[in-house]
Amino acid sequence: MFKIGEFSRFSQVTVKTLRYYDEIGLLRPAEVDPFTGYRYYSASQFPRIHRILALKDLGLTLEQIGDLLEGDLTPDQIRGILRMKQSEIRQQVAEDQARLARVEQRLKQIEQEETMPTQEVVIKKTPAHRIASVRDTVTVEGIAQLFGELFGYLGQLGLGPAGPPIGIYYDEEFRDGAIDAEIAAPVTGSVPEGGRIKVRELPGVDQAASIIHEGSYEDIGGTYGQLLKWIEANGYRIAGPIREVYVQGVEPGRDPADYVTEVQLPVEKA
Amino acid sequence: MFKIGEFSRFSQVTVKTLRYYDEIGLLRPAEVDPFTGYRYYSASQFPRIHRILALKDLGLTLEQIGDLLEGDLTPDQIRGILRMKQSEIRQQVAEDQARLARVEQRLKQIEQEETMPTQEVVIKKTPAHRIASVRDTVTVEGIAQLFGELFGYLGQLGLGPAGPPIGIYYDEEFRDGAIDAEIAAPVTGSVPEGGRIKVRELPGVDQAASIIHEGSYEDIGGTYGQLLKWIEANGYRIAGPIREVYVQGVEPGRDPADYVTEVQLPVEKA
DNA sequence: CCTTGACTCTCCCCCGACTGGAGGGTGTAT
DNA sequence: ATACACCCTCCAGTCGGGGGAGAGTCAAGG
Repeated sequence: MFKIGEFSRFSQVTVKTLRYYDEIGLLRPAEVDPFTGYRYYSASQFPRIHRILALKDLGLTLEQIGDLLEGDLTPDQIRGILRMKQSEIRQQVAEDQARLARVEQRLKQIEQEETMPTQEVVIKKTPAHRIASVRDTVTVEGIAQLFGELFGYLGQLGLGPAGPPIGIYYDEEFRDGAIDAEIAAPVTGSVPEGGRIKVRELPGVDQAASIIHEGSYEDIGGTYGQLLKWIEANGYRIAGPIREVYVQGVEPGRDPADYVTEVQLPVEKA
Repeated sequence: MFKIGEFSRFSQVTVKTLRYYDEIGLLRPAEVDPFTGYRYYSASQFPRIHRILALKDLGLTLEQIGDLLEGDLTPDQIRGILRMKQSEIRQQVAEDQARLARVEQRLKQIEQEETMPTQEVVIKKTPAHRIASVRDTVTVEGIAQLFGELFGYLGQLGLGPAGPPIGIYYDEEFRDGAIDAEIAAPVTGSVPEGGRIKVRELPGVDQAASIIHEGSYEDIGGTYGQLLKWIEANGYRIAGPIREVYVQGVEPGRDPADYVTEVQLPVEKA
């Protein structure tokens, strides 16, 4: 019979942990003195604590280990658990490697620019929206007119938007003259179509690389550059038209420096 | 101004999380209604929550993110944090890959044998001991005599062992006739040497592959087989003489079926 | 103006696998 | 008798939130 400290030394498991395993019923001492509460372990419990350590090394939870040790699992169930663990670990490794790439890119950026950039790229899901929208091929100035057309129409119907307006830009390359743009506003309930205004479901995107641009639209070029650089450095590929969400946009009396725009670019792993 | 639900939708962060970030001071709402307690966020907080998400994606803790966002970190400190993260993630990946290998080996074993083996291999550190020991080249039967010699000597001095006895086997290959064996007992305090009995420090081992053998020593061969198979399958290499720890060993009146032996083999990553 | 339903608030407990510490009892060697 | 190491239980905390109870608030429709 070993006292808990001895058993701890030989098994290389801390006393605290042994007490915890007792508490959750994973490894009960062979004997407990009813008067002092002292725990006494027998040498025959050595294999059990050893198996517990081994199974923990496979990444199993203590609960799974308990079930396994009690023998109330068929080989098929064990296989199932291990397969699950296997794919969990694989995913974990993949995630960590992507994370590692991001950290390394960040470090490189700091080396080059001597400062931490404040514009960050995040991969996120974007939700689907019901939108009213108008699409046309226009010049840069024409975009403002599309806004006017859309909000004029909604205003006539007495409707406000149900969220910040969105711009969708379908061109593969950025060009000066003609831009294939769609300006949209999320709506709720049933909204009639009219004139060039269409109502439709804007599908969500599973993976969009997203970056926030602060300030006037004039210097949005740098933000686009950051976004594209990030996508390349982290091994993604463009998978759809770019979207801009005008979180805080043009309104009378607003300083352009306060504009907030989210640029979303659907991507997939290259 | 957005209510928490709207801000949650646009930022893709749950309401619970936003409240938590408020609580820990990571992202305070722009305004809180003093009567109702309602939180109101401004569009200008959008970049901040976005940065938080991006930094979280790098694996930083919320505390580190807070420090970073408050700007009270020099570029050097940021670099330091990122370097630490980098090596953390690298280690994590290495561990997970080793874990993956173990799980896969386990699955293969189950396929072949249709059952989960009950003898498990664990990598552990073994602590250093002060030992009294006797070493000689003997036959299998001669080992019992070494035991007798050692414990006879300690008994004369009125000393009990301070832990289970240990056998150290120096042969590179297992051979029938002549075994270079050292039998040792941990001791405390100062113990005199005498005759063939030496007292020394048995160094600890950083990485030892360890397996538990239950029962008589006659069928320890299978256990050794398991151990060696595991070492090969998991990419380790033998790095020292094998040790056996007789956790519960030969004593008058004990059934050999109750013997418990830990076999430890120092290894290193191949 | 009232009601309904969606939204928000605080507060408390829970997750896993422990670790740390306070406060008090026990075992053994001198 | 007294040190001193060892053991006990109980409570709180870790990290990043999730779940839910019970109560208050907001905006739109009747």
